[in-house]
Amino acid sequence: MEKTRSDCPISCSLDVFGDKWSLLIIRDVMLRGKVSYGQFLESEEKIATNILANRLSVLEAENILIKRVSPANRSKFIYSLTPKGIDLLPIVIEIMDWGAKYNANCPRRELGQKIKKDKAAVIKEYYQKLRGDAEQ
Amino acid sequence: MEKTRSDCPISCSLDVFGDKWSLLIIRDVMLRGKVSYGQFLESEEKIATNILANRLSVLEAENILIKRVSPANRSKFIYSLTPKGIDLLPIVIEIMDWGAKYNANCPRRELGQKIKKDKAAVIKEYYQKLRGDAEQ
DNA sequence: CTTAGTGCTTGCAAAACGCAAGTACTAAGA
DNA sequence: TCTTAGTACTTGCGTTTTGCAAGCACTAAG
Repeated sequence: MEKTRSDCPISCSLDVFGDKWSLLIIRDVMLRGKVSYGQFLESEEKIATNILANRLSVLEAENILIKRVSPANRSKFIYSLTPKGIDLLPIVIEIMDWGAKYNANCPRRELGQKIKKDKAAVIKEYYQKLRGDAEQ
Repeated sequence: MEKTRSDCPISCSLDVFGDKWSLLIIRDVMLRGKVSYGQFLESEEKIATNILANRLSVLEAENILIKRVSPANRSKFIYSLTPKGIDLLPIVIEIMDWGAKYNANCPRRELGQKIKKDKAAVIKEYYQKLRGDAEQ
């Protein structure tokens, strides 16, 4: 078990995903349908391979992601969100909304516009979608 | 200006507060009424003085915090949230709720219970309070 | 039995962090 | 005026984390 800095829930959360990369991996799984190591590497932020491997193992150990062998290709792994991981959805959406609001160079695309218009509806929609996927 | 990794609003947000300390300082100002360097140092997570000084300067440069000389004591500085900083409230509340839900060692105290019961009401209440303070 | 795809691990230099100590400015008391 | 206390940092230095390039291991297909 790893050490926590305090019993504050914010501090404990940041002990898990308080870095520049973990939530980007979550974003890729949650909003972009990415599922494999190779797909995460393709993202425009260009995460290093050792950092990616480390973060995936931490997120798996924290029961935020599950790693399974791909049914289609036995040399491939598939990562998916657990219920605990799915519950990060409101955090991801709020961070996205704040970032779009205060960065002129972050244009709101389709999802960003929907969030601005009706955040609760977006969260509800993605919850249903992600929980549906999780039943597989 | 500092370099951003991409034009994704989540990535841009994490470029600003994606570390283990920044949001704890925001928490202290936002939820605990802390306003000074010395008060931030007292928090149970024990931030190092150089890290605190660095994060305060970053948050000030990002227009999330404002630093002013204390009217009561000219050798003391007072930090307060800007409107941009106040808009981090939903993120902080969502992180707090997630952390409390999934950490057995993070008991929900008064605020945590209120969030569980009616998150929207808590956010509304703190928005009013923080915006009221900001008018001073 | 070689080649491609996929998912890592390793080595090493650079950056960030964490701790202890020191500095600078203001204020108040003797 | 000299000292002491309070507040807010800054500096030095050893440790940890990150970032980049390269290499390795396993599976599948030709």
